Amino acid sequence: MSEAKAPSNFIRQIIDRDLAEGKNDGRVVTRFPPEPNGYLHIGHAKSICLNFGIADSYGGACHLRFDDTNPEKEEDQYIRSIQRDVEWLGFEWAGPVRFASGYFDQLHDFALQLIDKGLAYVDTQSPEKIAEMRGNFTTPGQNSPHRDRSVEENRALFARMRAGEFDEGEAVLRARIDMQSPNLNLRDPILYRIRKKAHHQTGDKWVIYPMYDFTHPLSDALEGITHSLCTLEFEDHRPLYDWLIDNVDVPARPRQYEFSRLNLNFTVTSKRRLKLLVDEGHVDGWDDPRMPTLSGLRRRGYTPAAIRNFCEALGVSRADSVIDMSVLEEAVRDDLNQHAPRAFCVLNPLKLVIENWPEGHQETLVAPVHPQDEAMGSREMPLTREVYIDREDFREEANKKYKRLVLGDRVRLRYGYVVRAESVVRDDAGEIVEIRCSYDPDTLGKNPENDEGQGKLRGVIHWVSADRGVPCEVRLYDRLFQVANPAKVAEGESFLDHLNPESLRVLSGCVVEPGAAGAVAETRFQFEREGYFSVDRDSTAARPVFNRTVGLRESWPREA
RNA sequence: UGGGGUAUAGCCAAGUUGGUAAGGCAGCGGGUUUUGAUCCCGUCAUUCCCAGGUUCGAGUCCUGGUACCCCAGCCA
Repeated sequence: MSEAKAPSNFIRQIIDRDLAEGKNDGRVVTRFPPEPNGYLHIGHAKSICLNFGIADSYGGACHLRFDDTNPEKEEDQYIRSIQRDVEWLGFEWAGPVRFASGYFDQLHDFALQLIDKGLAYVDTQSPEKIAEMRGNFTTPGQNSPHRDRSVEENRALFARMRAGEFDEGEAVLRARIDMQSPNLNLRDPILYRIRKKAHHQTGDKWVIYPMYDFTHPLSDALEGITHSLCTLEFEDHRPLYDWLIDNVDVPARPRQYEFSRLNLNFTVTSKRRLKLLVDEGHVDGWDDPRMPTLSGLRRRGYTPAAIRNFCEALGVSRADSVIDMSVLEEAVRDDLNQHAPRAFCVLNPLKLVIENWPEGHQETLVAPVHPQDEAMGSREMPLTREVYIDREDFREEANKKYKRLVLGDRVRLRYGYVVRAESVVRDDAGEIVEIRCSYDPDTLGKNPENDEGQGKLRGVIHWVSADRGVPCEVRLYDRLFQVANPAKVAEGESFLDHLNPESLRVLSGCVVEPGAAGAVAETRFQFEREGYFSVDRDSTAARPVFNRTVGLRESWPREA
């Protein structure tokens, strides 16, 4: 999956054809248009990768434009987080950060044009009345009694709307299209509504705000966007998009194309639901490592490359789909396997005492940072008489499929010596608290001679010096929801009912090799035989905290 | 219910003038291995939602069905 070359998809084919026909003077300009009302999530990553990826490979440009036409839902903090996430993913937008609100003056002029052409009118009916008159799937709409107001009257009324002479809900500007249309979006859609709320960009300059349907196509045209890519649910809006482009004097002719959005199982990707998880405290914020937000995935340890490769591997189509979480996980493993330095960390420590190792003696062993990449250098690991191994790596008895330490048998301490478990020490409750073993001094970097006919070593396990290892915390994550499609709920249920109560498990008594203890936040490791981990921002040198990004792929008989 | 879409393997997805089903993930079998990882090799759709039809030949064309998704915000 690494370095996947952008595969063919229907959008690229459209662009190829446009280019062949000489459309748009050979320019390709796309845009990523988030509304700043939440954090970006993995679904947005697909759109980002598509839009920026296309601009890149066609030598075009991709704009970052905030679709900020609703001051009630939007906040400045989201603007900052969105920019940060796009940059983190590794994309660079062409020109300045743009805002639909930056076009409010021009948009207002476009509205005037429509009024003058008799294609827009001010409706002073109540919101309820307007909804009622719009009809429904089976019933055609009815014309508003205000539909045939004169241009002068509409001009005057619209000016009064802008001047704040109406309260919210008292008047709207509507396109004059077709109340009979089977497409509800064409039944005289609302273009402007009144919102007496300060806007994060324009302050209190406006009390009328343009709707998405009006703003989007015209903003695209103003920016010279050639291919306006959006998700399937906007398909029904395309006739309106085209109607506006055709009826307003704009400098360009953008085209909208729709693709299916990304769905991942065992999580939710809707800003509404994600915001609820945050607001009600079910997670630790937008960047909780269990969240499918880009900032959550980042804190979890995902790399930009992993996410980009993932999106590349998905493809782009118009079919509804749900991608298995395993595909995302495989994408990080693939990237981290190649690039993450290796380290040892014992998650559930069990003391192992090497009885024939001199008291107080310490030896420094050398191990590669990455066994398949010498260029990454080597690391030093102190070995002392007492070390910790994982409880899971020891059994008093086991069949031969168990490739770890068994009482009376031998195993290699990885990058160190071969040890034999001689006896166990128990506490009053009968639980094993210590393993006593012996080591073979002649097994560093080589297999034991005089094998006493005992066959091959059972296996290799990781370890950390008890004296030199650093106590640390490890946070293990599991899927946030217990069901594949949390959004699908029965009567009276909430998606929150499907939250996985064990999505976070904190292990506080772990021990990591000293060389990995001082790493700064977001440093990623492969803890050998355990998985991929990332230093959390809560981490300190004295008390490191690691997030498990994803486990190693495991394939061994559960019955061993 | 009117309109707009989509159906190719467990999950994605190529397939564009009809010429005999790419690739990835998952799975399965084997090899290498001081990580039960990685890596390597092999395997994995007689069939493309269903039923008819046209054709020497249909995932691709025609007819008729079926299933699922989106739309009735002064949200985007």
